[in-house]
Amino acid sequence: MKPSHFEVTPACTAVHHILTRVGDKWTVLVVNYLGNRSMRFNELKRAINGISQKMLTSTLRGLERDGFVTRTVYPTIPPRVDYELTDLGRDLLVPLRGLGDWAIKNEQRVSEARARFDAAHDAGVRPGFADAAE
Amino acid sequence: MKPSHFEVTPACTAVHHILTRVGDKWTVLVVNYLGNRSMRFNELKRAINGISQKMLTSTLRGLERDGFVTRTVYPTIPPRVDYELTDLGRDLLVPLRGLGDWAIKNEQRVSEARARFDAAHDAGVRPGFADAAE
DNA sequence: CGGTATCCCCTCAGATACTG
DNA sequence: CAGTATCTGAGGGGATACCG
Repeated sequence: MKPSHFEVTPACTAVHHILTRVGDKWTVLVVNYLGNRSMRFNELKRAINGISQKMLTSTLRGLERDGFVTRTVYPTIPPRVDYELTDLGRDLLVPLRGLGDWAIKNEQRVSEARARFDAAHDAGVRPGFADAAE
Repeated sequence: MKPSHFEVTPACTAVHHILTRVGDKWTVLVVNYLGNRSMRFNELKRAINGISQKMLTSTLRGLERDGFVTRTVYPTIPPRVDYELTDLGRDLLVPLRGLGDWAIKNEQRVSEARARFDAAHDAGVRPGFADAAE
């Protein structure tokens, strides 16, 4: 009856891995934008607003490396490069949206909890009066 | 109208937020362990193997602040502190497991893609044999 | 046992400049 | 247009020492 001891290690290694992969500053944004349609480099850059050239490049390289996006170069002048989600990338979008839905639904609860915690610690660095009834 | 222009910003802001929150080095591991049962501080520390006192503390504080875990102090000697997932924390586990399942299922595909990419770039820093035309 | 405080390293990420 | 190269600052994260 101890499902409490079920294998946590392989699962959370995998979770941690994908989360590390996808949990950086820009990856999710890029994947979400590409979830709509394929986009060019500067198009993405303009869309994301705040990302630097360097970070967009390395984010896209990482996603390409892991098989989440394809990079298509048109050797025209000026050059044109299209980025598009692969099947794997679109597949990833599913659990990602799942987490996104959760995040949207529970945003409020989290910020409330946070406010409560902060209040208790701003006023309560010196605790002792909150528990008058204690 | 243009579904290609549908609201990506609020969704991916929320996704990015939760992912940043949960995407650090240890949070997922801690949440997964606590998903099984409540645990004491050093119990977690031993279980996770590699985490420093400092990081375990700050990870747990962060989770407590956001309402994902409760911290229960027993003022005995020696002291005893139990950490346990809240409802919100257990709730979070659902989409997290979803992502975990995805990660486990697709681990292979990702590492294959990565191997392909790396091979193409180790051997192919100088490309040109893929197209025999050269 | 369960922390906090301090130091320090190392990577991430931004700004800037240059290239094909 | 689509990058690469280099420098720099901020902060995540580890080791160590100390406290209640």
